[in-house]
Amino acid sequence: MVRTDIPDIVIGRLPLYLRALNRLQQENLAFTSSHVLGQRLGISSAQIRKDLSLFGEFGKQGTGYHISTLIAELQRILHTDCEWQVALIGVGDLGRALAHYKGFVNRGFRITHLFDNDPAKIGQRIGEFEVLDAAVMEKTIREACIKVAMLSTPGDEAQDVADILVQAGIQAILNYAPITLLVPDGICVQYIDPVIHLQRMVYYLDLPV
Amino acid sequence: MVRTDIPDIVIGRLPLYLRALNRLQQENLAFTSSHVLGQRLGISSAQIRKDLSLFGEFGKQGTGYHISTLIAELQRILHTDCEWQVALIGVGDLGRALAHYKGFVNRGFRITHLFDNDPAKIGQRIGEFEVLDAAVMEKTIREACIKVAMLSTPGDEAQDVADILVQAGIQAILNYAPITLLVPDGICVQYIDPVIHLQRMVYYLDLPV
DNA sequence: TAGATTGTTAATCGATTAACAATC
DNA sequence: TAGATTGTTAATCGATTAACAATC
Repeated sequence: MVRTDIPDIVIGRLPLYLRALNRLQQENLAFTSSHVLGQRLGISSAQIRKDLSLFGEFGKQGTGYHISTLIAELQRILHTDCEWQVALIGVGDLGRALAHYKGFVNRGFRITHLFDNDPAKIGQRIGEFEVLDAAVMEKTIREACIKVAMLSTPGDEAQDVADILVQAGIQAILNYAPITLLVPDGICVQYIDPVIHLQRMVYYLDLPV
Repeated sequence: MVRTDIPDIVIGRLPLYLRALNRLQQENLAFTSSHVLGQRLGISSAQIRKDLSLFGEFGKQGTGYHISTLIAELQRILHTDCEWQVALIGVGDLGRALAHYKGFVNRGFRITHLFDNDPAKIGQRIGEFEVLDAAVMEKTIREACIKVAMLSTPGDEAQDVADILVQAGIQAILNYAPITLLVPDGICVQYIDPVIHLQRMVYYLDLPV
């Protein structure tokens, strides 16, 4: 298979397929179809077939897709058939919750390094790891060859931290701070801001009384 | 202004514009342009002008947009020129972090009710509120006329909770559980799953050594 | 005025869908 | 076999962009 340019919007759907397939597998199903998958996800079956066909032929006419095979293929395609080390910067309430979250492992990620610049937090143990001084962040990340970071600092520190992360060789940043980061070309950034989602939804609601 | 059908993808960008405008205002700027806004957000200036033009004429040739005026307009358009009460269901680590998060107020939302079904948590105080028994959730939400909920329960309870929320009159759900919810037409659901974002990004990364 | 920027149009670009031959 | 479902094509649909007259 020659990896030609795949639209990013397709890449964005693959993790959803993967999540739904894992769920089907938990339900002890062995095969599924683009139709079933589409119904679960609110996506048309044609779109699912087309998306998958960009990467190969994974299904069988009449039968559909073998779930565990397709899971393995999607993991390989997404590069989550291994475990990425993740650095977490900012150990406030949210950072702590992320550090304790059990849902990263088995989906390709493990938080292995925690950083903060608050002397009161440095040295604390959270889960199985110790909070490290943000002053050693660049060196530590570079030496551990970590490529993925999650950012849960206050908004006014996020850009400075991001600059250091880029210097340290980080290539993908999941940013929980409510600001748009400026990063060089080639660095991936994704954003999580619950308020953005809430605002988007209440547009469709009648004003409260 | 007649509200004709606005594409949802446009609605999804308005909160980003709002967030960037608030930031510009914090920098003590009074006016901005589609060009500046676009550079900050990684969006073309033409798109910003076109999006805004769907709702009215907010700018001036040669001058651009008056920031505080545009903020007020966007808040009005999005229905965030008031404070929505939000119910939070599931008071684990993540729920606790959300309950403490200061970023909801001033952007149109306030968590006012916490629910859990764990007897050890019911009755606890978190911030200024007491954790209520999930058994009284439907009644409480209906009587308080709450329309917006955030769901941070474990995945295998999320669908059951969502069903109750819909019964209770909730119209918008922000779901942190890593499953797709099935809800009736007209109920808005948005999803936050950090792993989905991480998986999407590492597709673009070389495999780790 | 001269420079800057809007709102809007038309063209381009890209994504989704319907349909169906192939085939398990 | 008959029924089901894939992979793929062509058509449709929708979103983005380039360009510019209008005008502050």
